[in-house]
Amino acid sequence: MAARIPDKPTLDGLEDRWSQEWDAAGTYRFDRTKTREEIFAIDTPPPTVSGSLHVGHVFSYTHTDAIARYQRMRGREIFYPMGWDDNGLPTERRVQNYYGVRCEPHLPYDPDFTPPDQPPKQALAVSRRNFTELCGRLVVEDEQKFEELWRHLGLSVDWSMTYTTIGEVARRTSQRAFLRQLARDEVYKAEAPTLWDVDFRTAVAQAEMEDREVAGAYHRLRFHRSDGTDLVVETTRPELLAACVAVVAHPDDARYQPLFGTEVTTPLYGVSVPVVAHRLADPEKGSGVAMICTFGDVTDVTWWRELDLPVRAIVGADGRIKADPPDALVRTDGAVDAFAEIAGKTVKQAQARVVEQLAASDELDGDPRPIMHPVKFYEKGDRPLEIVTSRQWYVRNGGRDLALRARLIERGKELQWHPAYMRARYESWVEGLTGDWLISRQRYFGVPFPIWYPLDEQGQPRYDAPITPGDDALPVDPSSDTPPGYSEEQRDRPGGFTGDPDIMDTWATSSLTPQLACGWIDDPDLFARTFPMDLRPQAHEIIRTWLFSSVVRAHQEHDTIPWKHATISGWVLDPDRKKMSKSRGNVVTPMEWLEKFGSDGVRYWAVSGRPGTDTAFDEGQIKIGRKLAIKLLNVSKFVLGISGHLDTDPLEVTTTSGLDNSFLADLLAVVDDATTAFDGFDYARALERTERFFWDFCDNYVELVKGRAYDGGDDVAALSAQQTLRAALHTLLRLFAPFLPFVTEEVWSWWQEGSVHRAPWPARDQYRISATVGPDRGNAYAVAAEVLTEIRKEKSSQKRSLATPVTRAVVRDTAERLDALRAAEIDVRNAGRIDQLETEVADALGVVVELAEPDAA
RNA sequence: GGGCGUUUAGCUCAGUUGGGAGAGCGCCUGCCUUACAAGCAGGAGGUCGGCAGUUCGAGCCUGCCAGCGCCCACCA
Repeated sequence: MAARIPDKPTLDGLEDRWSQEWDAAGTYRFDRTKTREEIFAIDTPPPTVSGSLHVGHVFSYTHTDAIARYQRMRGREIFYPMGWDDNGLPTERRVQNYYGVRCEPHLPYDPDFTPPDQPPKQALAVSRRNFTELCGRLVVEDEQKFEELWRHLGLSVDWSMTYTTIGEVARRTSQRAFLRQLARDEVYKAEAPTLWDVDFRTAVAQAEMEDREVAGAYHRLRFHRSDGTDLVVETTRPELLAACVAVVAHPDDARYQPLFGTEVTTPLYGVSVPVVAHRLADPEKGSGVAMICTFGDVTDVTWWRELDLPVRAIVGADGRIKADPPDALVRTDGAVDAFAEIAGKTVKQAQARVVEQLAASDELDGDPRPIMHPVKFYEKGDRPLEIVTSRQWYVRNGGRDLALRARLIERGKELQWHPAYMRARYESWVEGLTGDWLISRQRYFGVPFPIWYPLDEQGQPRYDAPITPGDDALPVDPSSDTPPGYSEEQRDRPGGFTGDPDIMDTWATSSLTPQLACGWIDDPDLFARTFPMDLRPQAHEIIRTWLFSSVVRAHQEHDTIPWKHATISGWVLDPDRKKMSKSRGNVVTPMEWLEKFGSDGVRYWAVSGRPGTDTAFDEGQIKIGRKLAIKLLNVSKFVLGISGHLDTDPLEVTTTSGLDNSFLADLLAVVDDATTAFDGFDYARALERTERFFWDFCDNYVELVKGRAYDGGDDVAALSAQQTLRAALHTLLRLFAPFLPFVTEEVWSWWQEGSVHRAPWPARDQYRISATVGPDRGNAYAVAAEVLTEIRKEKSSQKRSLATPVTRAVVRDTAERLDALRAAEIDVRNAGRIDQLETEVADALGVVVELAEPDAA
């Protein structure tokens, strides 16, 4: 076909135009008739729909898209659905702020409720169902905005295949998977001390916990021995003194060995507590003796459990000191009055009061000593976690089972990690697990546990005899649905039933994204064609959550790993190399950049970041990407201007020039390099190779053959250059297509049928190159380019135009290289404007140039 | 405390069988040249974090040390 080349090629408007064309043509539509071997299935991270996408999303999703486009061009059918993570706490928080409401689960549903236009100052209390309806409404709006951005960025997703993590299918999938785990005894409900966020009033999992350095202080408390002397204990949490159940020292600590087995009394309250020995007590720390409270930190839980100590809890689920003192205080004179002064206070207020009390009773040894120390926080929380005893659901994940833990580490080895060293993070996490996976949350917008409990005659739930729904009843909401064999009138009545009030944590659903995306429960045919999947792309910070939990679920449900490969992306750092985040206030809105520099430019920046590496946000790199895209337009216009009239196969080339031969050999070497890099998921390397070759092509090959390609006097020589240019363009467009989908598609449309994104990836066997010249002249192209550079250098140093004619040039070089140069002589003379070209054999390259005199005018 | 990564030009980074120290940006000097002035050509600029070792030869391999970043850890 004849090429149709715009007079003034431009990047403007390519995003809208081509995303519409691709949609209309179904370019990225998934063909589900393909077999498992033909399909490449990607388990894309469902972005959290709780506001806006940031530049970090653009970064990592572009990496995956480049891989998807490469695999598609290699002939794989790409299964690449997009999910929306609209489940859970981030959505709840957003709904609370957006509409000015809060959830009160005991309120009845109001079918006529409409949120106020402006969020009221005082949050409006609404029922759980009204609340979750608002959540559902808001996420739909957000999801549309997200899709718009992704399309603008050029993600080659099949937009008819989206899923959500709170939708009907997700709830049914989560509940079914949970019930199957229950039947296999992989989940259980237990009452235990639990990490607890006092603001969200929910339990949290080990994986959602993080350490933060905060200010604290060591307080030296005087406990009292029976002989009247003091035992000084250092603590950062004096407010928990009333919860103290023992003091502990290391068994080998000679200072305290005489005390083991004796009792001491606590300051303020005078409660007797035993002195016990445990290996975790550190003789180096403080006075070498610690107080054990129920519960100040996770070490307290270990001591409490292993030393079989009583519970004396004083912190409630709201983070305040409970109103009633523990029994041990009630039995001790004066203790109740001392406790009454902190009852109802927050732990911070209580600490201040307890310190005053201790000072007044002269039981505080010296002033508190300020320190900075790590304290555990919920990653989304603002106040330190407390430890509260509660009844929760747990998934067995190897935290308490060494055989399972070893098996899951083996699963990690079955998975191919890119980069490979990221597996170490998985292993160190699994090896450091301290308990099973806590999946229940005392929240509202999430998948409910599909469980009811019978109530005994006293109205107490029988947790040992849960009632489960049949598969065909799913999804259920036990707070409004009635269990089989009961009537709704029996809800919360003695002898009746009660629904499990909790919802599943968002990771309990997200850990099933392969099952959700591949149609595990509704579409066995699709599931067989897509699962286990090929690729899980994700960020390194959620290896311990998303990746690990997905491996656990696939291991339990399917006895396999969920994917063959995992690509782990780094973070986007701001130019000061801090992680970009909203709290730092340095987030760039992606749409601004996409519109300012074009999607291809932004994509170029993203795929310049090597796999797994944190990359600084860099406007300069985006501009370079934009320049590259513009260069592609211009050089394509030029190449097709010369060769667009040809009607032969672009990959069929008959060369009459050693220069063309050696250039094509270089081109195919780049194809090999890019292919190898992409097969190893190293998109950045594939791009770097292609880009370097492309600029060399523009600067040297095009300049060298320009004259010959235009010269109609020698048809065969001109044709050789024209065909070579055309083959190079055809190849380069395909090599760049995964990175710069818009500009490559634009140029492709000037002269090719169909989409470049469905064209086959370049490979040697596609080319038919026949040479009519004699023996291969090896590096003719490289030598010619070097000589041309010398000529340019001379003109530049004499401050003359590159168009200045060279009256005489003498090239000195080795005989071998001069031989290669002869194969390209005509091109070097054209490009350098050389009248007379002579050669002399020498040890290395050297060029003597005589320039024409400047015009007298 | 354990582990992983990283350190190459002013900046961002390539450098994969051990032999030439490179690219882009920035800076300087020039140039309208049969696509591209949003362009093109040329130039300056680096004891490749430090020390030791292996080798004919080390940016690359080995050991130790240091800075930076991250992951993990029972941090009273």
